[in-house]
Amino acid sequence: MTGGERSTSTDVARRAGVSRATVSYVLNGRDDQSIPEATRQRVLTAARDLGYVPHAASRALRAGRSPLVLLINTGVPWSTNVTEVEDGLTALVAATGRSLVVWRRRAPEDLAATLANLEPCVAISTDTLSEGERTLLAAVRVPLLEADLGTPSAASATALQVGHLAAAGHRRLGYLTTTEPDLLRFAEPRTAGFRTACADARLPEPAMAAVPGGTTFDVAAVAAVLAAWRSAPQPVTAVACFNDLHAAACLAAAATLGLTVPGDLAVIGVDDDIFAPLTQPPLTTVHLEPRAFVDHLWRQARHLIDDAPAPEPFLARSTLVVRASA
Amino acid sequence: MTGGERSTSTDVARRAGVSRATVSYVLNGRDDQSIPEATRQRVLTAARDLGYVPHAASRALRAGRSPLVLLINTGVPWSTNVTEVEDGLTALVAATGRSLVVWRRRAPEDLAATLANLEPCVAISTDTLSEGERTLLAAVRVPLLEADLGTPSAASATALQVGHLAAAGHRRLGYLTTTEPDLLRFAEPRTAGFRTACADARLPEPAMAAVPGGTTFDVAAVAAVLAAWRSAPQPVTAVACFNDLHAAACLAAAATLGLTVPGDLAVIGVDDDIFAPLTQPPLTTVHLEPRAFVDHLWRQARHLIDDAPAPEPFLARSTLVVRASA
DNA sequence: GACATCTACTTACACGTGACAGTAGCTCCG
DNA sequence: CGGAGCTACTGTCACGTGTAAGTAGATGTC
Repeated sequence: MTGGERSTSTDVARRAGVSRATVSYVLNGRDDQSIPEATRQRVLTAARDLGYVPHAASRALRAGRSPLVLLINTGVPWSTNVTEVEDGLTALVAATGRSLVVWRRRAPEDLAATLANLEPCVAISTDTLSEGERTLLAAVRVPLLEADLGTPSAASATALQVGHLAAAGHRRLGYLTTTEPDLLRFAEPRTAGFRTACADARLPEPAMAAVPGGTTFDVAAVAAVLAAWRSAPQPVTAVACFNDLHAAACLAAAATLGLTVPGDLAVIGVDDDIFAPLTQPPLTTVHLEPRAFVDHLWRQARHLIDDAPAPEPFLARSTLVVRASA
Repeated sequence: MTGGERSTSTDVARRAGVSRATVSYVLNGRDDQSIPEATRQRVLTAARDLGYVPHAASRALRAGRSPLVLLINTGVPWSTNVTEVEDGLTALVAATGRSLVVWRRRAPEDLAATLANLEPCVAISTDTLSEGERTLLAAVRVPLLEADLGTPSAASATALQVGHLAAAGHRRLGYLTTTEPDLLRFAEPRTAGFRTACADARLPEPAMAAVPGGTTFDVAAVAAVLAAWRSAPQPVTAVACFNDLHAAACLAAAATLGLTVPGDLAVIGVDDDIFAPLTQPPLTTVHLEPRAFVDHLWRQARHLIDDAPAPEPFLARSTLVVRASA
């Protein structure tokens, strides 16, 4: 087991004194073959002694499809939610005997090379793929699941933001979102959801602003937005933000303007990111529940792989985390 | 190309009117075979027309080893550095025609199932693996690279912290680290490095404290530590932290004690995390340069795969990012 | 005793690829 | 005009697996 080449099912067969087919039947637990317990044990111990692990490539070739699920990620530095999604999906995929692997997509043209190296049974993308990538996946007959992480949670999250601010008596709200192109698929549904929630709550038209902010923030730009909102005829008294990073920038900007939070200005985020309890004041935010979403995602994927029934449409639930900033 | 099964090299051969061997020679660009340009083009266009992509499993089976590099990650929610490491490694691996895939390891016993699904040419783990996992990898002849992300950068990062604080006139320093078991392999070399740096700078023995803090922080506990340090005979005037999250907790704790930063207490972190510019005051920290480290990591991996020369020992460089907290 | 049925296997094939070894047909040299 | 050497290919094998089809021997039935 230590030296030389890795052992194959032929080695196991030789050691157990049976044919390779018998080994295969035992190891795959086929119950339509009659195999006496003594033989079964001989095969099992031989396999254990040799440290036998079936060859992944051979199995995939024989089976005609691989047991790998490819999760295509962009390199956008996300919140802790990504980790939760990946963890949850890893567990669900593993429960079906498959394995989830994450691939970081740097450019659209990288997919071809990766597909020649690794052919998954399904690809799940959290990003929108290019037309070329879609035809490529179609050519190798890999079903694609384009997962919209944003929309399902947008309505629930923004409703909680507006509900909390309105309950505290705020009437004139501001919404601070991002201009970052990579984040637009999250930002747009939230912006729309926020508008709807304000209308539903019979609030006046909210003030809207977008600032650059994916990895770095221009606090001065945020401060300029806040200053304008404060000097308006009907001053904004509460700001809802696209995510916790924007909310943190908002807190920093408020501090430079000498505004107290939440006294002069209430601030609320989305994500319940890891640093949210550590801001000053601690950030009131919305915690997205990825668990249910991941569940739905995997059900969609199984619909594509196994002809499992298509899941019902899905609406995420979120929970409000009240700290001190709003 | 649209309907039915995916196309194989046999389909390409038939369409181009040559044998499968010729197709293979053309597509793999073998220059020891003499193939006239006309034939070459016929094969190439046939392949393009059919959207031919070689079957990954077959290639791996034939080649005897797979073109996949497995990066084994724990689920610890890390800093943006992880993203940078993954991105950099993805690019380097892709440049050799291989693909990097990331696998989230939830429990040590999960590796067996994954190895039966996917057999990489090398496994890179950012975590310490169990004995069982090591023997498993040995059994399938997959070389393992246990990457220590912590030690190479520890000396450089802590030296920068101490150097900056000492240059500002601080003599009595505190070090705030974590008790989180998953982070200990990063924390321990930094703690040691900090002690050494203090001694090298001829500073008095620093005050050391560890608080729980991986995903959640107990700001009150940090405040208790700070209060004790401040009321000591020789009060601590500057705190270096294990990472930026601990530094943020430190800022929050200082605020609850009514301490001004950096006036009463200077605070410095490590990581240059995404929220670091947004704390109040903006956080002075150490930016780790993962680029060089990733380079070294991949060189080590190639030494294991291709018998490339072993790289020289490596010491990370870091840079100080001076903002306002120290 | 002929025949069917059952157990406990084994033999043989296919998956798609890469590459070694062969070979038909042509050219060129002496 | 024989054969050496070249070009432009092709036939065939092996990688390790899962499984359908086959089969030797034992047992049971009439």
